[in-house]
Order: sequence, then C-alpha cells, then structure tokens
Amino acid sequence: MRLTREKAAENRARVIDAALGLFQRRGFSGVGVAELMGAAGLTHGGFYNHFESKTALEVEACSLAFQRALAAIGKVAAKPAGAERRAAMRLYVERYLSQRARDAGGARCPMVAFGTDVSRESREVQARYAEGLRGYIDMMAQALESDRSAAHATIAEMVGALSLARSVAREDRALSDGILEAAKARVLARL
Amino acid sequence: MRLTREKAAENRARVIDAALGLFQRRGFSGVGVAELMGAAGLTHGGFYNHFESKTALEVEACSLAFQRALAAIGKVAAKPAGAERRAAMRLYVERYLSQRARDAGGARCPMVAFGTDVSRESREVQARYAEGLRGYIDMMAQALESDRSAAHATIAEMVGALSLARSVAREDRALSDGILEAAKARVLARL
DNA sequence: GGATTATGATGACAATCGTCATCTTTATTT
DNA sequence: AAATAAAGATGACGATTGTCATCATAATCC
Repeated sequence: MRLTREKAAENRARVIDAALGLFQRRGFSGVGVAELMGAAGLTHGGFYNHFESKTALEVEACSLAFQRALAAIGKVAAKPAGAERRAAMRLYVERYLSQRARDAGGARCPMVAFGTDVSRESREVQARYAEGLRGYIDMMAQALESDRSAAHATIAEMVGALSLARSVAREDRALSDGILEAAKARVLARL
Repeated sequence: MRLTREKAAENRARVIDAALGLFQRRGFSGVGVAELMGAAGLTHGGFYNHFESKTALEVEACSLAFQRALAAIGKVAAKPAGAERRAAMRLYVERYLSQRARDAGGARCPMVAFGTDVSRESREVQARYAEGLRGYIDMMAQALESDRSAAHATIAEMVGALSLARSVAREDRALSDGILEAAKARVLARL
C-alpha cells in the first residue's frame, strides 16, 4: 500500500521522533527496531524503506535532539545583550538544573541522554554528535556573552550535574537535590 | 572439577575484574555473559555458580569501580591539610582531566563510565552506585578541604568535562582538548 | 576413606536482536 | 489507462542474549 510522498515523509519523521524519545529513555542499544517502529504506529518491516540501518536512524535521532537543544539555547542567545539576555539565561539554567528536568523519563539534553553511549557508538553517530556539540557551544558562548572556553566549562558543569543528579534520583533524592542546587548556585553566580 | 575455596574465590574476583573492564569499555548491556566469562579464562556455564544473575555481577563491578576510585581520591584526602594536600589535589585533577585519561579505552571513573547507563539499570545497581557516590563526595570534600556542596559542584564539572571530552575525542580532538583545558583551569583556580 | 558438596564445562532453551525477501496495494509517471 | 515504483505488512533468517539442567571432577567434611 503505497502512500503519498507527504504521508511517507510524515511517517519517517514520526519514526525519528518516537525513536528519539525511546533512545533518550533507554539508550540506543536498549531499543529494538520492532519496538521503535511500533511506537510510531508502524510494523517493523517497513523500517528499511526509510533507513539504511539502525545506525542511520541513530544519526537522525541525534540530529533531532541537537536541533531541539540548539533551538532552546538559541532563544536565549537571540535576546538583546545585557540584562535581558542574562535574565533569560538565568531562567534557562534554572530549568536545566530543575527537579522537573531531572525527573523526566528521558533526558532532553543530548549530552546527558547520550553522553556515555556516544563514545561506544559508530563514528557516524559520533560525527553528528560532535557537530551538534560545536553548535551548542557556540550558542552557549553567545548566550553567556563569553568566549568558548567559559562555555566549555559551564556546559561541563551543567551536564555533569544533571547526569549525576539523575543517576541517584531514585535512591538518594536529598543527594540528588544537593548536586542540582550546588551546580545551579555556581553557574548562576557567574552570570 | 571442583577447585580449592581459594582458587574459586580467586576466579570469582577475576570474573568481576574482567567484567568491570569490559563494562567500562562497552557498557553493561554491551557485554554478554559468555564473553565476560571468556575474558576471565572460563566458560559461560559456571557463571551462575558465582552470581545470582548478570545484574548481581553488575552490582559487584560497580562496587569494585567505586572502591578503586575511593582509594585514589582517598590518598589525596589522607595528606596533611594545607599546602601538601592542595598539591596532591592539583595532581589528581590534572590526571583526571588529562588526555591520557580521556584516551583510555574505558573510563576509570565510574561516574563517567556508567553515568548515563545507571539511571536505566535496575535499582540494585543504582543503590550501589549511590552508595559509592556518597563515599566519593565525602572523600572529595575532605581532599578539597571544603563542604559537600563545593564537592558536588566540582565533581559535576570534572565528570561532565571528561564525559564530553571523551564523546568527541575521535571526531574533534581540538574541541575535546579545549573542554579538558577549560575545566582544568577552572577547577585548579579554585584550589 | 567414604560420602558429600561445590566448581566449572558442555550444551541447550526460549527470546530477542538487526536485517532482509516477498507480497500487496496504491501513488506517481508516462 | 498502462507501466512503474514505492510504502508498509508479513514472516523468516542467523546470530546472540540471559538462564539453566546436566555431568564430570575433585576438594572438603565426617
């Protein structure tokens, strides 16, 4: 049953979106092709009409994740420099290191969701990840009104804190809260 | 073929050690029971004489990883307070954020090796991880001669930086180096 | 020293994995 | 309108997964 080019493209997009959600929750290798197609409302067979391999889909999902992350930090960077941008940045940091972000099923931030996995994945995924991270750093430097080096360190602190906080969220909430708060205080103090 | 209690315990320890090495390189779900037993010089069948399940082994491996990490930071914390301890801490940070540590096959630091994975694993693993992290934070606070809150933020920055640097090491070495250097400069400046 | 018990090897199990061939259906092209 | 091409369903493939039953061997216990 052939569909319109439109419908097919829409299906493809829905597969990527559903896959990203599952990948964020359970990692690349934690989700099979069958399940991920099912989440998009399709059966597993049609998968290879859209993607050359599962790795190719992982690359697409990685792209989408960074695209969204860039849009979010991009909004901050787009504010008029000075007080207004700093206020937007403060809000960004508070949300990024919030209990809400920590308790979400899967991490929105691609660095937190895929941080450890990506160094074990194929180079194609790593390449897309590196591209995304470069873009994110540039936006962050603009949002922070700083150089890249300061952006590196700030991102590292935020990513590390959210990752650690998520790791112990179920077993030691107080510790998890403490990590979030400590990082938040330090990052905000530098704004 | 029954072995001495000694030999058997030694085999068990070797399985855990070999498993940790593989887990650090490829993640918990990236290593099968057969391979991991093979790496310890045994066949897969005897596995369940030593461990109730693969998850039980993951818990043991997590323990071992933190035991080693605690020993390393513990040496710093054990130095006489003041200039000597600060010098040891400086060395610790420089090694932790070195190119050598980044380029190692698997991350030694359990937070970097298992950071993303652990929030997807069973609660038993999470519990052991949380226990290990609490111990690491205490040692770090002592090594930094600071309160826990400062330790939280510093650990987050170091873990995040090493994790990010490892993720892009193969695809963008300059960026990877930049992340390491930026974090190193910030952490060292606070000592 | 005989009975017991535990270690590890062998081999198999059901399930799941990524991948693909085949077929039906229908949109697109000519 | 006929020919072509593509989307997606069905079902299967070989490999690998975690787990376990069975068995031989040899250390430990009485």
